[in-house]
Amino acid sequence: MRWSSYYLFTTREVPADAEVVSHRLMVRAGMIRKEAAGIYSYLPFGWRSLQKLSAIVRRELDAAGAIELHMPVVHDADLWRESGRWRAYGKELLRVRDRHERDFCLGPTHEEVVTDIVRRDIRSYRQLPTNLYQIQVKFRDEIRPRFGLMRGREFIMKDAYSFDVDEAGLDAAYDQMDLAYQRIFTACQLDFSRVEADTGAIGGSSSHEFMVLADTGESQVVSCRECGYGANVERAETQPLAAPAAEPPAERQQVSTPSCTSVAEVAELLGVGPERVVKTLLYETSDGPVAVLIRGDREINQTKLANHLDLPEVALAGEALVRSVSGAEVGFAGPVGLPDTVRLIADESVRGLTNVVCGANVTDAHLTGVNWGRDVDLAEFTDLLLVTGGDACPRCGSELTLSRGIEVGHIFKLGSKYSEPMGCNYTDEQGQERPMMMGCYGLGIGRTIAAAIEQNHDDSGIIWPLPLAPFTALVTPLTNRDDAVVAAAEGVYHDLQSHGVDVLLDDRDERPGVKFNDADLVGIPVRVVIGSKSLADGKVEISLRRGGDKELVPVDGAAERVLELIRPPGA
RNA sequence: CGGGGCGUAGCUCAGCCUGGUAGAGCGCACGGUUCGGGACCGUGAGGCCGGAGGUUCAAAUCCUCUCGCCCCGACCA
Repeated sequence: MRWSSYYLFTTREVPADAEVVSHRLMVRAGMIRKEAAGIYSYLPFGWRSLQKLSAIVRRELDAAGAIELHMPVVHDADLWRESGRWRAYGKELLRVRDRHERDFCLGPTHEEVVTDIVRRDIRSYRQLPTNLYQIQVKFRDEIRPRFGLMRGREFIMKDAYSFDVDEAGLDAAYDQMDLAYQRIFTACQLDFSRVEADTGAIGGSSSHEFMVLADTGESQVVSCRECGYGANVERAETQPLAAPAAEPPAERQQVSTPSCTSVAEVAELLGVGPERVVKTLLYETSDGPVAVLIRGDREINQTKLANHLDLPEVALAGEALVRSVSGAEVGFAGPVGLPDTVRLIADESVRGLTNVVCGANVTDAHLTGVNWGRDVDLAEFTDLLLVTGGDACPRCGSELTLSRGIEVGHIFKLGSKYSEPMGCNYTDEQGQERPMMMGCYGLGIGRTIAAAIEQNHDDSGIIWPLPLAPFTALVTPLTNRDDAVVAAAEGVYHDLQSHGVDVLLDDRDERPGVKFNDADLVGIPVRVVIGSKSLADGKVEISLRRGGDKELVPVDGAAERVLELIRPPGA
């Protein structure tokens, strides 16, 4: 491709609305253009990168036995009514009407459609298992799209759906997809982590997320260097916390703690460690108020709480509710003397504590010397702890590290969640009709590209991992006025093309500085620079975008050297 | 949905408080000088000041309403 006739326009100015580096660089490098909030055009240069990733995804999924198809963007509402999600999905589902006033929606995911397809075609266990996938546009009317391709409303996703006769089959399909995902992200040369994920409302027995590690990631994960355990913090567990030494029960006393609404303030005023203070947090749920106890130095994991209560979500109670339930201002609630209507749940971290400090349900007062059993009956203990860096690995006890990640893939075991209500059944060997066991497997194509840039850039621009680079090599003649330079550049360009290399020739009539800066910005991995000076010695300059030194090679050997540099290791 | 901010040239922004001739830099076009890390000089094109209503002799500027966009919290690939 010749840059002078290609559609690639870089900008020096940083777009005002781009916050994160991948977004800024993608806009500056002419990869994407925003059309509306969370909706982008993929410009030719960016589209090439998505195509490179799509090809890798197809290769690995095909190898894993999945079969590509393509489903519609617009879905008949009746299908969604069948699964129950027409009501349940909420505002994220963009609903539209056609000219006959018939309801449709833009597909945010395709369980309904794929289940409808499969239930019509597959009747017998002999036709199973199967695994269908597509790479396609999704639409989710996100509350807050942001960060360019990282969280769009319209985005490109690979989604796969497996259908099996039983749990064992599902397990096998799941493991295969798991492996395929690991191969995909490895092939992309991304630093990723596979972690246990919360299954939440979807339920099911297992779920894993694939995280590209980056500081700008919106998800937090903990991982263990020793044994390889990794989990989204929503899901993460740890070993029981070391409890402070038990003491003989002391007398319960109410003490004055004016304006001390935080654990730190109370602990300091009373001269005790925060692990001897117990926080009481009040939540407002559709089933009424819930009080949750947790050790003062730790935080509650709201996802675990919601799962425990079997609710889609929970929210901290507002000030008014806190006052009416506890009888005190926010900051002084405690378990002693709460109304019976409040469900009291304790995190495991408070189980062995003695002589604790907690709110007195009186403004500006706390209780000391509180003991379970004598002062309060705690019947409901469960794990609600938000795990953090430094906690002990639940498997091996080593220290966990906390890091941020971008969720680029998520795999689920769905079981019969969709097959049952939608009647996606098959006949087994005994002639019995049974629901198929399903799994679903998502991979964000655009988001993975954004994540790759988050992980691979410097102050000057993108540093593409070779497999995702829009072009593999860039040939840059430094001037168009020296015939020898132009001829040499054309020669290298054609050599590389004839070897099937994706090569871009910067034949624009620009000054060298402009070409160098653009080259850094667009980040093509291998660069061949041809200038009058080195060419006088019959040499051209080859360098890698990723920090490599320049090397001078004879013009004739330039293409060969480039081929060496891009050859995958071991090939 | 709550909280904060912004809509002026293709892009990044000034002007608005205190109403009176539409501005800069970059980019673009033309001419000249330059040519190994975003050159310089000159000339020029380019605007319904997001939209609607109002106040006023006069509105980018003041008021009301709207639409869009961005950032911070609950969702997800």
